[in-house]
Amino acid sequence: MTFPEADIFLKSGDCAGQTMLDTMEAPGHSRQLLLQLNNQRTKGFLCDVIIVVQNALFRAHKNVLAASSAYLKSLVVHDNLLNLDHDMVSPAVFRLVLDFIYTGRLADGAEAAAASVAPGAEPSLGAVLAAASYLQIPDLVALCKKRLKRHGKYCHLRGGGGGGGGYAPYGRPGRGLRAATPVIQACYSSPAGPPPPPAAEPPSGPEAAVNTHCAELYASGPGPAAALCAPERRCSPLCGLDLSKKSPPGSAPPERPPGERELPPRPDSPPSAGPAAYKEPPLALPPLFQKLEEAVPPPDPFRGGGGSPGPEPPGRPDGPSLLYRWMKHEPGLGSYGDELGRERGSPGERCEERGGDPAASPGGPPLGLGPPPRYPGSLDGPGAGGDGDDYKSSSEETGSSEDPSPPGGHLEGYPCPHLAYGEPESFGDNLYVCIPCGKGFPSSEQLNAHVEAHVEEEEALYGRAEAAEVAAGAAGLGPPFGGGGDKVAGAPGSLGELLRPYRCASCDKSYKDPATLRQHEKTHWLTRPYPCTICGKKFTQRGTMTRHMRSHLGLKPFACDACGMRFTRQYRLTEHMRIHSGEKPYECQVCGGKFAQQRNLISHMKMHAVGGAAGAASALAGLGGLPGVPGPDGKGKLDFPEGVFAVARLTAEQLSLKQQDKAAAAELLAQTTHFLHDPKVALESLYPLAKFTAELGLSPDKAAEVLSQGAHLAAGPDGRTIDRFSPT
DNA sequence: CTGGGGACGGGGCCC
DNA sequence: TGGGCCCCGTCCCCA
Repeated sequence: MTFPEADIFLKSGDCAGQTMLDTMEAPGHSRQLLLQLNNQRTKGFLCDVIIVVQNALFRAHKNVLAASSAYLKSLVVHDNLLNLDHDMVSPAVFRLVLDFIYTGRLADGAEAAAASVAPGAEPSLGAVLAAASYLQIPDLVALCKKRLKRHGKYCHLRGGGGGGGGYAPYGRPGRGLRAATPVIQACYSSPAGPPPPPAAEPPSGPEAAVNTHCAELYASGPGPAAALCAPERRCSPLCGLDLSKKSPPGSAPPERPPGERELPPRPDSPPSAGPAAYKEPPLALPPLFQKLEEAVPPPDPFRGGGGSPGPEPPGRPDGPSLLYRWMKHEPGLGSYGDELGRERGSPGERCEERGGDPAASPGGPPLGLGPPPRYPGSLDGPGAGGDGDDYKSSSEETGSSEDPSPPGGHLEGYPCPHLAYGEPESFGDNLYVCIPCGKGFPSSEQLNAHVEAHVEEEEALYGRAEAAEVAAGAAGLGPPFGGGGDKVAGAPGSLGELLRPYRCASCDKSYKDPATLRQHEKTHWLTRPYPCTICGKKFTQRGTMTRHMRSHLGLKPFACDACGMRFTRQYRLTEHMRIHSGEKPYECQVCGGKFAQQRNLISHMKMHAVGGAAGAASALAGLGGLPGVPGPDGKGKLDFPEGVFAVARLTAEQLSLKQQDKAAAAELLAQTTHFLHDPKVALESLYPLAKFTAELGLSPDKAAEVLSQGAHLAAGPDGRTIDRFSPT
């Protein structure tokens, strides 16, 4: 094989100083170099790019890829993680391609070998040729054509299946090809492929330990690789992982046409058949993965051992399943969604999704003691069988999930939103019912419009601020006065309850939907369910963990067009772009200073608050206290009550958070009310002030004090309004 | 040396 | 599940 750019180098000798170069050229140098590179690749040494092909991951060197393929070159420039269109190249084919890139050889028995590498993919020379064309590797294209021509017509030889559907067809490690491809995950590449031979038993012992890099990399023990994979798809824990979020221009693989998807799972797939079984010798792990291997992931209660041929110790999940759960499926690889869907489809998951947390399994930890050791109905359960064939359609799922008593039951002490709100009375066709007034509507839109009317009504009655607070949920702020019986958001039948009916049993925060509530409830767990498999740090949300993983992998998919700087999050990029645009939307209400980033404004406001309550109060006093009056430095225009409140809030928050002086914080808030001369302004400000006072954890007395001190200022014509804000 | 601002990374949390 | 926002902390630069 010749590399295009290497050619340039080698041929340069023809141009000038050829004699010199000829005499200096070490024979076999390029071959030695390739051998070294390939050796490094097999060990993951200095590999700086991961190529995702359907459900397999390959590690490689950017330079080598770039030197071999114009297409790959365009990709590796931008990303460390490449997603290849598996319609164009299957994992098995890419393995051959990668081997070719690194060795210049196309395995002699490639056809036969590949045919059984991945049942279903059955790569032929034609497939390799297509992939080579797609990847723009002219040498491989030529080689394939040559070989096809020699054979006259390609006739793939189905391999013997070599033990467990493994990679046996590669047979003897011919010329370094055998162990050449350091695929991180090996699994059957296509659900459409024939299932592994019936006799295929999950490998155990040494075989299992070496059968996949995946297992080597992520399994903490010699567990069957099948356990790592979703049924049928034999999915990898990393398969389809898309941490890149975004492909560079021109690098995005062609997306599937809408509606197109991979073939459905084979119903006859043996539940626990065929582990992903590349029979490659164990390879040295790169440091990162050695670390992965060493790290024993903490128990993941959400682990589903799909396809696991045998029971696994509860609470001792393998790494792969952890990874599997945090992987993201790229839209372009749409079929991966099936896996997620299947995962969701597990009864246990459905239970969990519905708020019936599996933690409630008998003997499970009570509230606050963390999630359960495992799904009661997880994929490795008897019924699930592991092949996912019990995956229900959404409707079926809905139907099954209506079961108010999922296997896991509900956490004691946890409200079950499903039970509480999921079974309304019969309202005929008007299934969308307004709780406060009992009116039924045929559509959610109409109900929403109706609710809007309620909001406006509340606005008219109680003032915009309060209504807005209620409408916005004022989530989790709980009772403003700590009374416990005056919960704005949750009073039975109140608008607050209507809008945010799902309340946390631990902290009284309320949410619009049960999923958010469940998400929130995890923040109360002592055990965080999503551990980072690299550093072990645990997270309450999977998304946070995946984001965290991106930082480990150095994946920064969001690039600034102006300066090229890259970010891990879109929001960061948006924030960053303000530097280029000069936009500074965040203005200090005290001094008028403007900031491009809100966090810097906050930091700045804390600077204003230095000195504690007294300092802030004096600062407030020095502002004149009148709306629209320029600040002391004349720079900014004070916007009351927002300005006052902002400073007071920040100061109080600072005090409270530092636990320095909650009383001082309350005092400051109380003082703030003196600036609210306008009854209307006071009206709009008192409640949030008092609420915030309570939010800070201050005593109800202090909150009441805030109100009382401001109430006389806000003695507007609507006495009822003041009553509304008074503690009861 | 110190304080303040600019910029950024990371985590928590809600939608 | 991802996006968005908030917050904390840190680093760097500059006056």
